[in-house]
Amino acid sequence: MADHNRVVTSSMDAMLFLTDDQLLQGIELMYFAYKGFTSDPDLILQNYSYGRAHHRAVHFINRRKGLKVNDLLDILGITKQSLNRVLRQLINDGLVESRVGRQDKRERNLYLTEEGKSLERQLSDAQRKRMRSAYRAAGSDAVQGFRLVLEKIMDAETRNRITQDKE
Amino acid sequence: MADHNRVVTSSMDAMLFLTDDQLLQGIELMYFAYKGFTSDPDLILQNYSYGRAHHRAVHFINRRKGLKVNDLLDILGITKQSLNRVLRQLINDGLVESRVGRQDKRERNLYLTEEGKSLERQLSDAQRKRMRSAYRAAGSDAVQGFRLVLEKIMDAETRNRITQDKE
DNA sequence: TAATATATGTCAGTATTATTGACTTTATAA
DNA sequence: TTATAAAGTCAATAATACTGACATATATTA
Repeated sequence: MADHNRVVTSSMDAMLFLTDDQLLQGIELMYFAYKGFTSDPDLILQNYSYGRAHHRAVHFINRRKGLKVNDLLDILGITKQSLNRVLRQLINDGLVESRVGRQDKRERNLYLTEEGKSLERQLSDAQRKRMRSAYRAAGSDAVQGFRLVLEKIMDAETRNRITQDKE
Repeated sequence: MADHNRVVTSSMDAMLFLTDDQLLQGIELMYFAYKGFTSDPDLILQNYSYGRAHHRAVHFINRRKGLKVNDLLDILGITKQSLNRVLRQLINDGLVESRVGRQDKRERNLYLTEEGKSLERQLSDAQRKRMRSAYRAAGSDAVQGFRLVLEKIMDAETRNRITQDKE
C-alpha cells in the first residue's frame, strides 16, 4: 500500500512541490495527533491532581537520571519559578528526590523515588501503548519517515542537543 | 543513508518489535517537534496580545469557512465558555464575522474578515515555512510515513472526522 | 581574602487557557 | 404549546506560565 507509486527519487526531493493545502493538512495532523497523544496521560494525572507539567518533569527525570535542575529548565524551556512549584510538589509528595551534587554542592541531582517510578510507569505505559500500536499499524518504513520529519520540524538547537545525547 | 538496511518487509511490520527506549524516543520527538512547531506563531501572537487559543480558532475558521460555533467546539474539544471569551475578542476586534444561519437562524456561521485573513496568513506563513523545509529536508517518502503515523496516533473518532472531510 | 558569579529556591503579582455550574435569549421541532 | 437546541453570558476556580525581586549556599576570580 505504500511503495507502488514511489516515483520521486531522493535527488528530486529537494524540489518537492508542496501546495499550501498539503502543508496546512500537515499542520492539522500535528495538532490532532498531539492532542490524542496527551489525552491518555491527562486522564491518569487527574487522579493525582497533577497536570502536564508534572508529567514532563517526571518523564525527563526518568530519562536522564540525576540531571540537574538547570538541565531540566533547559529541556523544558520554562522559568525556574514555573518549574519550582511543580518540582516542590513532586519532592514533598515523595515522588522525586533531590540530592546535593558530589563535586559542586550548589547543584541538585534529581531522581525518581519508587513512588515516582510507579507514576512514570503508569503514564508511559499509556503513551507507549498508543505509540506502539500506531507504529505497528503504519509499518517500519513509515516510522522511519515519521522520526525523520519530526527531527526536521524541531528547532536546530533542540535537535542537536537531543541527537548528540542519543548516540 | 535510508534504504540500505530495509530488512523488514510490510508483511512483517505487524510483528514489528519495539523496545521501550525506542518508543520513549518517539514520545520525546513528538514533544520537541510540537514545541518547535508552535514557537513561531506564539511570537507573532504576542504582538496582538492573543494566545494559542486565538490561533486555533482563526486557523479552523479559515479552513472550514462558515463553520458553526458548535462545529468549532467539537473540533477544539473545549467548553463553549472557554471558546466564548476568545471568539468574543476576535469578533469585537473585527477579525471574525458571525453571520446568522440561513436555514436555521439559531446557528451562527463564522468567517474571517480581511483583517482576520491577514493574521491567519501571517501565522500560517510561519508554520508552513517550517513544515515545508522539514518536508524537503526529509524527502517525500518520509513525509508519507510521517502523515501515516500521525494519523494512527490520533483518536479514531478524530481520524474518521478529518479524513472524511478531506476526500 | 574579598568580591563576584552561579545554582537553587522562594514570594508576590499577573495573564492565558481551561474547567463547572447556572442562567438567558432566540429559534426550531414535537 | 411545550420541549429541545444553538448560542451567549456571568461567576468562581484551577493549572501553567510569566516578570521582578530577593535570599542562601557554594565556587571562582581578582
